[in-house]
Amino acid sequence: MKTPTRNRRAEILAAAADLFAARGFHGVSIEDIGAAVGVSGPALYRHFSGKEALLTEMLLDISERLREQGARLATTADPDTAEAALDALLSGHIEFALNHPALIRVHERELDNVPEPARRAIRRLQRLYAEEWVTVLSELYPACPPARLRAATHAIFGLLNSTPRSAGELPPEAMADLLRTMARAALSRL
Amino acid sequence: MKTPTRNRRAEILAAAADLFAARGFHGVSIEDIGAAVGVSGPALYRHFSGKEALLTEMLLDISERLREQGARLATTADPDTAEAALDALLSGHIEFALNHPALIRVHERELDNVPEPARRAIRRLQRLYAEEWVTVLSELYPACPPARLRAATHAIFGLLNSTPRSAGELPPEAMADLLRTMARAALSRL
DNA sequence: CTCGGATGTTAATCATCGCTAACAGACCCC
DNA sequence: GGGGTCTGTTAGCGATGATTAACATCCGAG
Repeated sequence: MKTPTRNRRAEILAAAADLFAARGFHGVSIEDIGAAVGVSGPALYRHFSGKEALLTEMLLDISERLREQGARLATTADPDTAEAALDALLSGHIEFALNHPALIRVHERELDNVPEPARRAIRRLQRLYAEEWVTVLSELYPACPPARLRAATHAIFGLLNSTPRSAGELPPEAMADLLRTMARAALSRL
Repeated sequence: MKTPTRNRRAEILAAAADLFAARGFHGVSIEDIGAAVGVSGPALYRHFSGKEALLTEMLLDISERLREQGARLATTADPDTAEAALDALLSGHIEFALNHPALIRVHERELDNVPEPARRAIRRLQRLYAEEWVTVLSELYPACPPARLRAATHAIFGLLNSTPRSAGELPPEAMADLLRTMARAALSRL
């Protein structure tokens, strides 16, 4: 049977994500990750070629999910509905950040620990995702220079990704609402 | 002569801050830090009792500076000028973040690597700083529950601290302006 | 039944790293 | 001019950690 085994990879990735989020890539040992899924140490090499490969796959997956979600939600060439597209991007990002705080944290912090061939690919996906936002914003603010829109986008990411730091302050629904309100306001007068 | 020597500690702290910001606490070796200031390796132990002590001092210094600046800028018991106090906090934080991106990054990320006695102290300073913001905001929005104000404050920190990630997109003055505008808007309808 | 792959285990290797020890020059004060 | 402190240096110790090797199990397929 493959089914009980298939989960192992995902289990490991999930456990590693939590650990990386909490203590950072270099602060977590292979042993730690193994222990977190109930196996011990080098068993991980049956599923991943190494620690860096594990991180690489994790970041590629996150970046790909965000980019795909972004492309799906932002596809609105119509300027009239740019407002709606922005709302969709916002809600999508907030939902992701609230549902996967560990992934957001790792995505935000650990890119530098990915070895070079894959790092470019991840950066590219991150850039594509950000460009979805910039494109939508540039429809809303045609007069605003792109560099400013890019900086604003990163600032909004910083705001939305603050979630893991203020965890527990508010119930998720209230938090989502707050973030949506603040982000919309922040983007309302560029 | 003590003068040329006194700088060593500061030199080391500055170099370590840059390295920690770039590669994370565990990603930097004592050798690396030594090399960055032109001495090699264990020379650092003439100035700091260890790697953790170095980080501890760095974070204590940052937290203290922010707290002091916050206390100074927010001291305005008058509700009429709460708006002005908020502006002052905002400008102060932005200036700090733009002038010391590495410090902001370390401050944001490395608290978990500080050993326990000092960690509490740093957390306390960070909390005091955040409470300055919450106090000012609660004067502006007396009806808003404190938990929401706290979450909003952390979200604003996330926005303002995005600086190190969008470095180079905009000249510092334009960046400061953008952040001020976005933050003010984000806080305008809590 | 047995062969083979998938999945684990423990022991060993090899590098890195934080930190200490032992020693050396510079400079100051008496 | 002889301690004494300050600041470095290089070697070495001990621990940790990633990775590999060698060896067990389980289980489905022929």
